[in-house]
Parts: sequence; structure tokens; C-alpha cells
Amino acid sequence: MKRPTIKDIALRSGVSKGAVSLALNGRPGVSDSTRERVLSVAAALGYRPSSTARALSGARADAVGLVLARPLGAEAFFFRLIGGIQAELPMALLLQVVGDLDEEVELYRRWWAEHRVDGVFLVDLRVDDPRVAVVEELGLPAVVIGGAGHHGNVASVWADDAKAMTSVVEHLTSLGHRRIARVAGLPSLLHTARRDAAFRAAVPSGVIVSADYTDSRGAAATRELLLGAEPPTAIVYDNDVMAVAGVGVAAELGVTVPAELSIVAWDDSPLCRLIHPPLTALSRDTSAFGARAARALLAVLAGASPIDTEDTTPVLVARASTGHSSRS
Amino acid sequence: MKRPTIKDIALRSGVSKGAVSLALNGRPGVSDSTRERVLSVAAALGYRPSSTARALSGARADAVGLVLARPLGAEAFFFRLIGGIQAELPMALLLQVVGDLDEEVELYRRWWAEHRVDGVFLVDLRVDDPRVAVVEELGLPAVVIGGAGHHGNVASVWADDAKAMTSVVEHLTSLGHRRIARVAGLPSLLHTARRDAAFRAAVPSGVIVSADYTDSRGAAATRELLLGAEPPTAIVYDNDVMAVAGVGVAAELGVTVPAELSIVAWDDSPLCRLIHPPLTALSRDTSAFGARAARALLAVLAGASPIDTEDTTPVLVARASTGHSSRS
DNA sequence: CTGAAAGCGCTTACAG
DNA sequence: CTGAAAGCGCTTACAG
Repeated sequence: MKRPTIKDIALRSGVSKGAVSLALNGRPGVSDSTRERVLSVAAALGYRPSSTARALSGARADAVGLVLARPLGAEAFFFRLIGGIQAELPMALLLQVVGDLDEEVELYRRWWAEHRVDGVFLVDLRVDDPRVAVVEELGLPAVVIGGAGHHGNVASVWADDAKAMTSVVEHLTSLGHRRIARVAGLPSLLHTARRDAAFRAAVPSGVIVSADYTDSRGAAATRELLLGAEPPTAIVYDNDVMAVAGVGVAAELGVTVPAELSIVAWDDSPLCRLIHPPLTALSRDTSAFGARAARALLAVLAGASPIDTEDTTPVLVARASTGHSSRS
Repeated sequence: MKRPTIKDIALRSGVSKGAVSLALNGRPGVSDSTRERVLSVAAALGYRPSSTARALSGARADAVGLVLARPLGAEAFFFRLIGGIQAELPMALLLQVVGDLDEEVELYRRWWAEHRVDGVFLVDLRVDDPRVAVVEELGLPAVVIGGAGHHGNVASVWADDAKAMTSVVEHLTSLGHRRIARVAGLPSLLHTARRDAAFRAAVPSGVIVSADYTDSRGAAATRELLLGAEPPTAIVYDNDVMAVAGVGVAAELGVTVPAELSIVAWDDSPLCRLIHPPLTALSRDTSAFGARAARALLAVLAGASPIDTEDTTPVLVARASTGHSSRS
């Protein structure tokens, strides 16, 4: 037996397909008695609407999209984010990986033109990112994830990286550190720029070395800093993998952690907790962040005006990798 | 300007919509000259087919699906797997998380009835899994990921866990270990059963404690083993998180690793490499595994008969957590 | 309040 | 080889 369509329901309840559609979607235009009859027939038949057909007639696609342009950021972050999004979403997530931002933009155009998605999440915002303008132009409902500040008329969900950075610096200065350095993530990413700015404001004399989240670049950056003329007594890394690489380089150079060098990682993880010494880290609930983003997009889809939602600020968890500066 | 449809192409090339469709899809039924004209008009107009409309008319949906029934297995594994799948896939991945297997099955029925997907990946196979029979009944193209052996008439991609387990046991026995235990993953999962069987075959007297991949259960299992009447001199864990928890419990109980206890983790990870001592682990390229699964599904979609494809066997990487048994 | 029709953008028999 | 039509399963004006 084929699965039932509105035609079957129309037949068995003695009304037109149009009436069935109105009844099923809770729209005015049919009497209460008709509506009830249609609904009960639909239930009896085990009717499930076809989102494909709906999408073609211009209604809901019953899916939202997330496209990732390589290289993607920190693996674990995205997985938890997507997990959190999914858990909160009553629809499917259309996921696609593309090579660059141009392909990403092209995909948004297609998806929207075809009604394949009802909205999208924008991740990994760049400095001067073209995507916000595109979704605005298209009228494609969207939520920017992780971008502080306003993004045209697009909703966003963000965390206060500046405040988090300040809390890290305060922690270190209270331990007597004066020469603090930062090993940053990809310079093209907006949040790197924001963290850079916050770091510079808090540590005017601080050195920033740019890297790319990999352990090899994290190690190289650490070596560069520790072998410099004025080696730092504390380094703040933009992710856990680079921080762990930093611990390795320090050991290699005979620099003890935390006696001679304090280390802080931006995102907390099992890795931070389980290595020796355990790393002081900025901790946040990425899965909850994803759930918040999902709710924000659902709100936009429901017609709410786009707002910027602030997530909880990452919290500094002090562990054994930070200690009093021995050089001040 | 609206995006062009086959109607626009038909108009400008002076043929019917049907002919345009045939020409565009490379089907017989139109002359070469007509086909060329249609193709060039389509190119000039920047035509992109609507996969929504295609799906509704019963053709390709231009998407494949992956549904995850909670609780999902090891996080990192799935992320790498999905990353590997995506990289190989020329279409979108429809991803949805559901509460249980019944919902998962229901989703397959809907997706297939609506032509929302062209095929699906089946992951986390259970002992007596109902899903294989469902996709067979539906005729929904599918690939079983990670399930050794035949699964009805459904294609599969798998790795030889039994051989991998044997290599672990051989490594340990060659180091003089006789009392070897296993801390296993969820008993309901098929690959747990397979590893159990391989372990029992290799270590007839070996104890298996069942756990669930979490650090807390991994720690509890380790405690149970080490405080027992005949504590093992080596433990093989079903994932990295439990193995690391085991290291912690050993330290807590004053059992030194590897002098008094050797530890092996099933899946290698940064965590295994970076903790102290670094863990001996079974390593594999999960991303490549995902790519292989993607190719297998594409082959099935292209009409190939379903086959079982063996992935490379996980390789044992010996590190400092395993050593000669001091008690034999 | 309700029905009959047109349309979304394709594909696929069915005639010529 | 080609065209005109019907149909996929919905939604949405448009008449009554």
C-alpha cells in the first residue's frame, strides 16, 4: 500500500484537496467540523506530509543548512556545535563541505532558490565576510554563529571573547606575569581579530604570533617565542592542540611548566584535563551554544525580528599549567 | 531576474520542455544538434536544475542521509567519519539525530517515500539490528558502516576488528602478559560483540568488563579489575577515554604503568599521544574509512551490486603504556 | 465556508 | 527524433 497523500484524505473525507491542505495546516478557510473530519481521516491513514512537495510549492523545506568551507576550524568544536544544534532542531540539517567561500555562496543561492532549506547557519565568519550580504540580499533566514557585534540585519549568537580574554590576562597578571604572549588562530577569522584586539588592549606590550590551530604551527610559534630575546613567562593559545604542543616544546627546551612558563588554552577539552600538567583553560558548553543557535534560527523562521543573542562567557578554569611567575 | 528553468530553456531553444529534460540528462530521444543547442542555451542562462523538483518527479534527490540514534558512540570517531564522507560526496548529507531506533526507521521510511534522499548510511549496528531488513524491504540504497560480515543484500564497509584484537593480544603475550582483561563498549553494539568474541578466542581465560565509553564507567571497570582477586597485568580498552581513565585509576591505586599494568586503547587519538605515559593504541584513518563508505554508496547508487568492502585493519602503535609483565 | 483549478520545476510515458 | 500532456504532492489565489 502506497503512503497516503492529501488526495486520499480528500477522497475519504469528501472534500477537495485544497480544503484538506487548509485543514491540515491550521489555516482559516474551512469549518471546524470539516477540519476535524479531515484531521481524523489523516490520523487514521497515518498521513505524513511530503516535505519535497511542500518545498516545491514554495512552502517549508523542513530542513536548515550548514555549509563548512575548508579548512574547518577546530574539529571538536564543530562536532559539539552540530550535536547541540541537532538536539534542539525538529527538522533535518543539510550539511555540505565546500572548497571555498565562493562555492559556499553559490550553494546558498541554489538551496534557497530550490527551497531546499528554510534557513542557514553561518559559521567561521571572516574579516569582511561576504556571506552576510548574500543572505540579506536573498532574504534567506540565517543566524551567524560566533560573530560578536551586528551583522547587517542578520541574527547572531555570540560569546564575549573580549571579556574572556580579559579574565585570562587578569589571572596571569595576578600571578605576577608581565611578559605575556599569544599564539593566535587563523588571522582571516573574525574571532581571531577580536581576540587579538582584546589581547592588545589588556597587554599593550604583548607579542602575538599567528598560527593555524595545528600542533606543528603551535610548536613552531612556541619555539619562536621562547628562543626570542625577551621570552614570555606566560602564553595564551587559541586552542587546546597548540597549547599541548607548547607544553611539549617547553619540555624540550628545558623550560618547566608552570615554574618558568604558564600556559593557557582557549577551549577546554578532555585533552586539557588529562595531559600533564593539566591545562588552565577557557571552558564553555559548546553543545549548549549550538542549541542556542538552533533556537535563534527557529525564532527567525517563526517571524521574530533578528536579534543578537549573547551566550555565556567562557569561564577560566585554573589548573596546574599556570602558576606564579618566577621572573618578576 | 528569476533563475532559469527548463521552460526558459525550451522557449529560447525552440523545443519542448520534455526535449530539454532529455537533452540535459544525456538521454536518448533528441538529435545531437538539438542537444547541443539546448546545452549551450542552458549554459548561457546559467541553468541549475532544481533538485526539489527532480525529487518530486521521482528522480534523484541529490542528497544522502545519515541518522544517528542517541546515544552516539565516540564523538571524534563520528566527526572524522562524517568529514571523510563529505569530502568524497558530490551531494549534500542530510543529517538527523533521533531518540531511538524506531524513530530512525520511521525517518528512513519518510525520507525514501518523499525522495528526500537517494540512499543512506547505517551506523552503529546492533546485535539483531532491525534496520538492514527495513532498507531492504524499502529498496532504499544503503551502506552499512562498520559491520563485518554480510548484511542481507546490503553493501557494507568494514574493518577486521578480530584481526586487530589478535594483534593486540599477541603484542601483550609477547611481552609476557598472561592475565589480560578487556573493558568493553556498549554490549548492544555489534562490533562490541565481535571484539568480545575475538578477545575470548585469543585469551580464553580473559575477563571482560562491560562499560559504555565514558570515563566514569571506564574508571569503575578498571577499579573492579585491579581490586579483584587476580588483577590483570594488562587491560585493553574499547576507546581512548576509558583507557585514559584507567591510567588515572592505576595511579590512584599506586599501580605503575607500564611496570605493573600495561594499557592499550582501541582508537588512537591526540589524547592517546599526548597524555603521560603515551598510550599504545590501535590506529586507523577514520576519515579515509568515511571516504570509502561514501564511494561504496555512490557505487550502489550507480547500480553496482552491493558488496562488502574491507577497510585497512587498525594498526597497533606501541607506545610507553605497554611493557614487559613484571608478574610472569 | 468551500470547490475546482493552476502552478511549483521537473520527468516520463504516450503519441505522432 | 520530437512534441504535447500528465503527473509527482503539495499550496495558493480565484471563483462561487
